[in-house]
Amino acid sequence: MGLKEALVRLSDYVYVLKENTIIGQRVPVYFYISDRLFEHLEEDAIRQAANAGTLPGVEKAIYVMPDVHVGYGFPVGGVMAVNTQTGIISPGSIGYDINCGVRLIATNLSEERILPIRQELMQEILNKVPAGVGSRGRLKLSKEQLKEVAIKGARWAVEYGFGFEEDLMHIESSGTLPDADPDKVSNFAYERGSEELGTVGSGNHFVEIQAVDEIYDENTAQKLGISIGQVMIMVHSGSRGFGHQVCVDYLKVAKDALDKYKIHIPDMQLACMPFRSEEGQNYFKAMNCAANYAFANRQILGFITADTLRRFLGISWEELGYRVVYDLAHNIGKVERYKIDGEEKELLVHRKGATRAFPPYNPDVPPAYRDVGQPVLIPGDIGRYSFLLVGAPKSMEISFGSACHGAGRLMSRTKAKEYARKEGIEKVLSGLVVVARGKGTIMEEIPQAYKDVTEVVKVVDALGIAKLVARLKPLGTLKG
DNA sequence: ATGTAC
Repeated sequence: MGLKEALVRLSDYVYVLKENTIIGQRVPVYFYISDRLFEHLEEDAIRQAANAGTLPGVEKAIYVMPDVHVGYGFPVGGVMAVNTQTGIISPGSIGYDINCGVRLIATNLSEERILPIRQELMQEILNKVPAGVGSRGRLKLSKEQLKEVAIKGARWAVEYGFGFEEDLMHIESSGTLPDADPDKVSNFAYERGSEELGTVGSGNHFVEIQAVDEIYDENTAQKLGISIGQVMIMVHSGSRGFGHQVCVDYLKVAKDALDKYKIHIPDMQLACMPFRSEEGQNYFKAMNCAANYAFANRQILGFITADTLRRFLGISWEELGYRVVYDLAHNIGKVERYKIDGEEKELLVHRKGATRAFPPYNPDVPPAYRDVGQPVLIPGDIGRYSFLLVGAPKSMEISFGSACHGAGRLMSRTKAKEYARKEGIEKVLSGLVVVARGKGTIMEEIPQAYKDVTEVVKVVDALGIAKLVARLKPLGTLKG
C-alpha cells in the first residue's frame, strides 16, 4: 500500500498521516489540502514529510501546505518545528534558496496610468534590473562589505542609498536577523555573492508591476492602505548564489557529523546536526547571514524598480507614493515560542516554501498592522494572480504560525518546455507582458506548469490560518 | 533555487 492510501481525510481541507505510519515517525503529518489539490499530491512528497517526522526533537506534528511538492529531503510547502534543546537543524528542510521570499510595495498610482505604457515600462525595467542565472548586478562588493550585508540585512541596503528608514519597519524581523555570524560563511560563498546583490535570479523569481484587482475584506484592505486599481510592485527573489553555497557547505558539514552525533535518518537529504552543537549553531549563524543577504537583495530590487517606474513617469517619490507593505521569507528557520499541551516551548520552526502568518496582536507584527495581522504575500506565476492575505489566529494552533507560499509546480521543467514549444510560446502567453533576457526560463515557467494559486489560498483562508484580503493582477512581469 | 552536473 502506498502512503497516499494511508492518508485519512479528517475534513474538507485536512488529511492526516498518522504517527508510526513509517518506521520511527514520532509525530503525525497533517496535509492542508483540498480534494482537487489532493489529486496532484505526490507519493514522494508524502514520504519526505513522513521522513521528517523521524528527526530528533521534532515536536507535535509536521504540517504540509496546499502548494506542496517534492523538494530536496523535505517537501516544499512543509513546516517542521524542532525543540531547540533536544532537536536538530536541517539545511535541506530550509532549502537551497535561503530566505527566498516576497516583497510588496504600494504606490499611489492607478492602473490606467500604467496600462498604455506597460510594454515600454517593462523594457526599461529589464534594462535597469539585472535578472537571470548568474546575472551580475551594478554592485561589486568586497568580502568585508558582504560581511556587513550579512550582519545588517535590509538596513545595509537602506544605508547604502537603496530605500528609506521607514521601509525597515515593514519587513519580517525588520529585515535584520540578529543571530548572524559572517565568519561562519565560506570564502566561496562570498565569491559567489560578490556581484549578485540586487539581482533577480531565475526560475520562478520575478519583479512584477501589478494592480489591485479584487478586494475580499474591505475593512482590512483599508487599514493596509489598499484599494481597487492601485498599482503595486512585487519582488520574488532570494539569496542567490550566496545562500545556495551556504546550504551546500552545511549539508556537507551535516553529513560528516551524522556519526559523531549518532543521528539516524531515513534519507541522506535530511542530513542534520543537533541545533545546540557547534556545527548546528554555525549553520544557523551562516543561514541567518544568507537570510540577511536576501532581505538586502529584495530591498535593492524593490527600490530600483520603484525608482525606474518613478523616473519613467517623471514624477517625485511623493507623487509615486512608494510604501513597503511587507517583505517576508518563505525558506527559513526561525526560533519561536509555542504552547504545546499547555507547556510553552522554544522551537526552531523550519519553513520551506511556507510563510509566517502571525495573527493580530502578535508582538512581531509591525505596529501599523497590529490589529489586522501580519501581511502574507503569495506570489502567482506568470500571468497568474498574486494574493495579499493577513495572518489569522488558527495559524498559532494548527501550523506553527505558518501559511502557504505560492502555487507549486505541476509540470516538470522539461515537460513545461515541451508544452510551450508544442503550443507556441506566443499563444501560451497571449495578452501578457513578460520581459526576459532569454526565452528559456519563460518556457519553464509558463502558467500551465503550475497549480492554481487561487485554489491554494482558498484552503488557508478556509482553515483560518490566513485571511484573504486582496487579489493582484499582473500588468507586466520581468523574469530571469 | 543554483556559475541549471562533483
